[in-house]
Amino acid sequence: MGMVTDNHQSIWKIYQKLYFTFGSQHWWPAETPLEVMLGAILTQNTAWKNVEKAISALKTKGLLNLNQLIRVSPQQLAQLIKPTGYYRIKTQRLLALIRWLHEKGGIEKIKYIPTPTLRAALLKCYGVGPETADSILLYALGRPVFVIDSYTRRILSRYGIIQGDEPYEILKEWIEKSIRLVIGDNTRQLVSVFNEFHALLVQLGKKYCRPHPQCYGCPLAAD
DNA sequence: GTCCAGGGTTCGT
DNA sequence: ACGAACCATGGA
Repeated sequence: MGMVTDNHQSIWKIYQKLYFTFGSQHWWPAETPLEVMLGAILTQNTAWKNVEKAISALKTKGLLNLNQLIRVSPQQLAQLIKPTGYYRIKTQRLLALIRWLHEKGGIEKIKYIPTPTLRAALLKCYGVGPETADSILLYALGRPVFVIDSYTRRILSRYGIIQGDEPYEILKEWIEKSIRLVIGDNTRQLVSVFNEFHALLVQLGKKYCRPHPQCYGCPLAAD
């Protein structure tokens, strides 16, 4: 009903077309899971180019590890992440996530927490909403969850696959189910496809699916 | 100058 | 449950 199509196959067709058009996106561009987690906060409503500046500044200061981050001053942190905008509130969000991770005993410990439990725990962290939580679960921790963002809504609604205003969880589970119906329940394959698909939608969105669109040359337009 | 970027929280209704 | 205001820098 809410979805325009009862055919989950259309999601897979879009994924395939994007993958064969743009190729592998090699997400997330980070060296460690911790770096992904910090980046997930820093990129909220922010161009990735600005996040790179902040990550680079943190790296230069030797702060890209939990032992240093747990004792960094909010003032220094705010100074270093300034290029990402919202730097005061993002400082609080980073500190909340850092403290949570430290209390849990670090990345090596949370590896063993089941995905639903972990997702609920992440969502309780100040500044971590559904998209940030799912980005962390997928790109930092390799869990088979799909990330919904504004590009996903814009692109899929513009092509009539969805209405666009569905609640986050509804869209997430519908797309996860669509992919599972095609490729099955193998976790490694699901993670691989969810990883590429979200990155490809962002790539397409940046190039061809702007808020006020012209969409010239969009590879999905030929259908 | 205006609009947007790899969102989330808070506070009205 | 939904909408609007708010956060703030940098590039097009």
